[in-house]
Amino acid sequence: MSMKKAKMMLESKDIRPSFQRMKIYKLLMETKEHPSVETIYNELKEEIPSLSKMTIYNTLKLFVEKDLARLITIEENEARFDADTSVHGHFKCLKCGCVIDFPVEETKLPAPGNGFTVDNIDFFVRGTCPGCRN
Amino acid sequence: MSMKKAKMMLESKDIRPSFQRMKIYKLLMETKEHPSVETIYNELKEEIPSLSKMTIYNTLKLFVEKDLARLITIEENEARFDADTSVHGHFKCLKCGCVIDFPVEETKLPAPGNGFTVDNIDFFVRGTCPGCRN
DNA sequence: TACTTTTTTGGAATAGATACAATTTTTTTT
DNA sequence: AAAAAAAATTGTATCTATTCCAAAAAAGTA
Repeated sequence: MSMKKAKMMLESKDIRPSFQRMKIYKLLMETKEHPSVETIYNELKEEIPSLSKMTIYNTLKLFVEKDLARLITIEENEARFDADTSVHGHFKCLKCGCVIDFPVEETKLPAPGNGFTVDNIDFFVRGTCPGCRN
Repeated sequence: MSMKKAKMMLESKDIRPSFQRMKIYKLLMETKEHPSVETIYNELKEEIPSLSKMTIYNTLKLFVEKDLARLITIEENEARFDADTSVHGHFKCLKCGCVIDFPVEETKLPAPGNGFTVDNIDFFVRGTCPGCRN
């Protein structure tokens, strides 16, 4: 993803496109592994030596508020982020640790019932991936 | 739940029924709010002044391994536990903070696909509960 | 009772996340 | 363009949930 595209995405959500924010968003779009703050920090600190983890925390919090990213919990104790904000499932292999997205039709999901307003859905499955079964 | 019943439940899963373990299991069964380690500690420390949080951590980890409890993530950064190990959904109201269980038919849930073995399903929904909509 | 294993306990250490104030950068005003 | 104001970034100190570890206590076995 180009920096120009990242800039447009941020602006479309009323987020000022600072260099750090654009870089973080770009990385989030290009990385399929739902990186953690630590991962993002390690990826970007070479290019932006002054980068502070606080900036990453602030930025990701802002992205989540503005619906530009989703917070997902793969392991307790570490927040992971996903630039795909649509409803979809996450599968984690307990053997190799890989995380795979899979499609989910929102209309086919069970709902808590009448009277509940749904803002956010997390569907998370753990098990063994095809590669590790062999 | 009686201590005798708690003891039987532990023994059925090959867990030695120490006093602390029985008390923790009993509390977990009687509490619908999916308590955290901190909550369990505060609830039990009066009756068991010597109780250590480490015991609670160890015990819950053992329960989860032996399929006597489930680890659920309601808020990132704090583990919560559920004595109901069957597949069911959790709804969290973003206004009042209440957590409500709701039934889910496992056969109707989307699956990651052929070739995947499923061990564990988490279905978590956030939004507004009927009480808070009024 | 003596010996072995298991469980519990508490204090120190770890790691992710937050609070906060000082800089730096950007935007607005003059 | 310079000054002032606002916003973003940074580093340090701190917090909190969790884990590590080794000693003490309890339970089980001979």
